[in-house]
Amino acid sequence: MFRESLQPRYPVICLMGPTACGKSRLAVELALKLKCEIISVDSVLVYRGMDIGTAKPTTEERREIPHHLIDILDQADVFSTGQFRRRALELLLSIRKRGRTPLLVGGTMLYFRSLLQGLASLPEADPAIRALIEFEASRAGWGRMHKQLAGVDPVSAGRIHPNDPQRIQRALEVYRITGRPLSELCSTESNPVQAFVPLKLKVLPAERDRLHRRIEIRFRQMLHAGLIAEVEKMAGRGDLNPTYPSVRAVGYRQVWAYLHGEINRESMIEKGIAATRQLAKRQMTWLRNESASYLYDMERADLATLISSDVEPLLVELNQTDY
RNA sequence: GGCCAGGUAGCUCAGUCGGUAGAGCAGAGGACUGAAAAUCCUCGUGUCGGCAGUUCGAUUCUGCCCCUGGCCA
Repeated sequence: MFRESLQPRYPVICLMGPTACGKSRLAVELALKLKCEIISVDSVLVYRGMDIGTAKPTTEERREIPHHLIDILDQADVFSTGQFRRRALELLLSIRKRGRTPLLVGGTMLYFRSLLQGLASLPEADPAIRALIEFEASRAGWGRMHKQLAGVDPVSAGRIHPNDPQRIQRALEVYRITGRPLSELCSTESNPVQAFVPLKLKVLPAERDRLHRRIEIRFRQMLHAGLIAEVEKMAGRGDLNPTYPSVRAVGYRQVWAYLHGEINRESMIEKGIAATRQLAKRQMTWLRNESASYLYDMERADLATLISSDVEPLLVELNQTDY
């Protein structure tokens, strides 16, 4: 506590909200006003060539103010929370050096968590080990894999549901790489960002229905804007399939299934919209647990509201505070 | 107008040989440590189209009516 207060701490604005709540637009306005650079906290905006279905900030917006961690990966690449954290940390520092305020914007709440709460130092995913575990599971079943996990890491096995293959696989992977249980590695350290003090702003809809309506309208607009052609292009590469995170993204997955004749157009639209609503719901579950300095209604959160509330004065205060 | 098939949860449907009903999807709540826009858990009372009849008891059988689709005129 005492030692901590000796090092300087700089403000970082965190703008968090579910998909389609209007946070990206707001972020640009806020950034212009407060001399910020934006760091995207989004697991899909990282991919090049996925613009329409992700509602990616436009080139004009990106010309106006720098956006980081957008278009940094090929669609065949796999991103990770750890990579996000490392890159975001570097950016935080470099933006600060330029005398600007970093503005984190997004809805990938695990990424926010990795920064604000910290992330244990765990090994990255190992494709060979994952493939092996996958193979074993195809023969023995995930129920047996879960039992196997209980043998080496009972704490994780207790936390992970036997029907959750992704987490069983990860826990086994960590054990096989490090020889230590995931639960132990996670409990030993926490490393939240020390040099920055977060100013957290949440944007949420006053009524869920309003967000649902926006989501539907937006998805139909994406279709008009050429979402199908965008996914056709992805499919045309020939090296992607639905096991890739890029192809699994909301909207993309459904259009992919439509293009491969698995569902009809009408069903694709319905499923695409539903998947987006479900995403928003999951994001709001995280958001509810997240304490924030300010909470804004999706429909009233314009720049004027933000500025006239307390963000700017608080920012000034934070910048002047001698820690 | 006649014949046939249907009308059951927001949607698609199953079912009750008569004892007031259940799946999938949607929706809601929750979990979440390198795939996270992912992955997973929990939650199902609805005049069983309407009215009448038979019956101890009808959503289930019978009759009439209404609605939808198909065929024949």
